[in-house]
Amino acid sequence: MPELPEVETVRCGIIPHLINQRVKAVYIRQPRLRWLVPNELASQIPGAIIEQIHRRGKYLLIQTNRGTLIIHLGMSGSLRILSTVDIAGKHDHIDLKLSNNKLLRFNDPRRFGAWLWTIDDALLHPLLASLGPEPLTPNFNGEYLYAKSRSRKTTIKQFIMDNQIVVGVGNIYASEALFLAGIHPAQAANLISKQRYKRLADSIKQILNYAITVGGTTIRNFSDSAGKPGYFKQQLWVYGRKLQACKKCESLLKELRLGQRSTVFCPKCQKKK
DNA sequence: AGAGGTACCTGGCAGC
DNA sequence: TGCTGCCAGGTACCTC
Repeated sequence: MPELPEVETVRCGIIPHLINQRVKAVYIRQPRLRWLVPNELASQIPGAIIEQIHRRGKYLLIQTNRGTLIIHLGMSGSLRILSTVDIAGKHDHIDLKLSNNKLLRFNDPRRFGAWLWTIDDALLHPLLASLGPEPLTPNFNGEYLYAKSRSRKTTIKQFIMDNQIVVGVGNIYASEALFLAGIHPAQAANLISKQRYKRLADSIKQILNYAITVGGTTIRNFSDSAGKPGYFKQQLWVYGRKLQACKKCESLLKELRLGQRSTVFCPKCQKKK
């Protein structure tokens, strides 16, 4: 499941194969993704030269001299670099054929992903314009979270998973960060102190940075095997470990459902206070 | 404005 | 063996 660290790993992995290449062709086998792949993408991207690849939250922004390709991997999407002789398999929905005779291939079994196109500033695109700050920048910190949370009665877990508050924190990292910060996931966001928010912001940065480091080493051979999940799995404190022993205090981990999402936590290490 | 719920989609698994 | 049903996940969008 591509969360921010994996998207960043993908970005670094595809950069050397894509930068300064001309798009020779685009093959769209399945246009029905999260949204229909726009006709403008098919008509405008062939011939474009790829200049830069940015990331905003979990969105990849492939900037060309004609416009920007906006890619979201959704839940099950992956990108691979292949040679043009590779035949498409199941769920290989889109290929970009490049002037270096490589293919950027998008595979997405659940089709929650997206391929969009804009000729304007991609950061002003409706999907991106109202996103919260990047978690790994200095302006995301405890002070910020504290200020934003004053009027929010929702649970702290749902609060940090809100893209308008901060991007890139999905179900896994929200659970892990709350464990590291010692905060009960069901605590109301407006009842948490500034000091605890500082610890939470630090925990989010720590867990994401760590995952990027691990992801970066695992997916080194990007053209051979992309998007192999599980690299982070052995390091998880709580996610997916309900009814197992807490790795810190050996208490039995409990499960809650918050916003229809499974939430595992340690009743002893994580307090509402 | 904020909170809660729903939809989208498929593979994998449990249970019958 | 095959069927059914549920779950996982991100996030836009709907309603209250």
